[in-house]
Amino acid sequence: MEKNLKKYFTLAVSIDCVVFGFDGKDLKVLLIKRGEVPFKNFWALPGDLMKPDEDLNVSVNHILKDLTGLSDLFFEQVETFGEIKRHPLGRVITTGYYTLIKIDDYELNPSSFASKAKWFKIKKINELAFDHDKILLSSIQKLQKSVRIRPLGFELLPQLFTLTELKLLYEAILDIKMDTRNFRKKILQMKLLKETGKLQENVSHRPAKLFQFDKKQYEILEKKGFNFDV
Amino acid sequence: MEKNLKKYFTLAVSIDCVVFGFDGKDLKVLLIKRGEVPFKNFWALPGDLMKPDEDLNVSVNHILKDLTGLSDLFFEQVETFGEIKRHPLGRVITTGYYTLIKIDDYELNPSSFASKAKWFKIKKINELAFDHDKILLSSIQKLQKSVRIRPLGFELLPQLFTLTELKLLYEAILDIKMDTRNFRKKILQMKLLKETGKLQENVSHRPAKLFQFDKKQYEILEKKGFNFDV
DNA sequence: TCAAAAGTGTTCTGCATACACCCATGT
DNA sequence: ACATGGGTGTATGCAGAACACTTTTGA
Repeated sequence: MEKNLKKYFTLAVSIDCVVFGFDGKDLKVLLIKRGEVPFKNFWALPGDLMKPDEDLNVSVNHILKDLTGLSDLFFEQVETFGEIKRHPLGRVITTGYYTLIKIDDYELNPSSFASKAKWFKIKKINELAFDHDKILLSSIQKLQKSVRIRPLGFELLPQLFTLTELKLLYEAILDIKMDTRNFRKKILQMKLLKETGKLQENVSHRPAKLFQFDKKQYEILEKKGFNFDV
Repeated sequence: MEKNLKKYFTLAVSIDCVVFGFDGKDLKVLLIKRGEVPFKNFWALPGDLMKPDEDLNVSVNHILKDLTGLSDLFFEQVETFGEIKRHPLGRVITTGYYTLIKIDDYELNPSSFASKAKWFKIKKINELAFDHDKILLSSIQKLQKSVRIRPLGFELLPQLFTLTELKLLYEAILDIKMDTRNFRKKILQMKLLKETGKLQENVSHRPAKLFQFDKKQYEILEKKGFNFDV
């Protein structure tokens, strides 16, 4: 490499992950308590420096797996943050990603890191390490946009779910209230849900029908120019 | 810095700009012919390595000004590309930005670089240097989304414009045909345009009324939760 | 008088919204 | 029997989509 180029090759790139989950009531994000300086004992998004020999969009999988055990997830790139002083140890540019997981799957398989990781309601998060508050905010905004265009929400629900659960999820993501009848009407006429014939059990009220997302049907509709608009 | 961290601080970050313009008929992008290897004599997006002591979002202004003389522009960050081999000279992560300019202003003030820079119709671009085709595609898609949410299009038109010009612009950006009467109706009822009382001159047909964008009115409507949907 | 683009209204359809009561189950 | 959430239909208004002719100007 030419000598006058060398001064440019002195940066590090990191990746920060916003892992969204839904517990049936609130939209949550997985945070990790930092054990090291800087920002020791602060809660932070799971993230790390990217290895220089890894592809950016691939590295995000490795980093999240190392930190949390979660693997094989779909990530959406959100935004890249490059303020000069955002990292105390040097010049680090960071790219934020978000992913959506079924929170129950995660709770059933806690990995060794679990003591340091915790789900937080998004409404109750503040004062994260570094500029992670900004990354989180940007991720929420992007999720809110995306969820109106593609049926992403189902990634956050168990395989079988009720229409009420689905409505609560959209209300939590979009931070709005929806009308029950209008919501049910709109969702059902999209023909994206399959009735399973099963019912809720062990509830002290009329049990709700359990539905599942019909992915094949979605792919058919998508090809026809279908637009998912909740 | 600890020694085991040093191996991470070996990357460079670059910035690539998609400068959109509109000539009254086609959506165009400003490209520069590379004089140096790699990709010598290829057309490329204006871009350069970021200086390690500059903020990412600030650096984009400096880089575009150095290359084209264009300054004081608004940039929207698009996406960051980090494939391992995307740059032949080393590990370079690049962040793409787009901006919108009034093409006439630019043509009236060519800077010294002009011989190497040229506007290309977006439909006719292919085989750019590096992964710039991907950056361009991603930028177009982001522009198409944004232009339906905020009244960005006016950045591409002269101060005074006709409704036909505005319609042609949206048709070019969105790559669709629109109905004249419905378009005029919808735009005018938004109350975002001011009639200037002036008319087109030197046209061999009925001259059209000239309008201008009413920015103050937009800010008032925006606060009320107005959504610009063309 | 011709060519070329500007400008104008109505109808239809579908979707968003608002709104209140009965149903099925467990305790 | 009561408490709890599940489940249902209708009426209204608004906005998008389709569609054809007259007007104004310069050449």
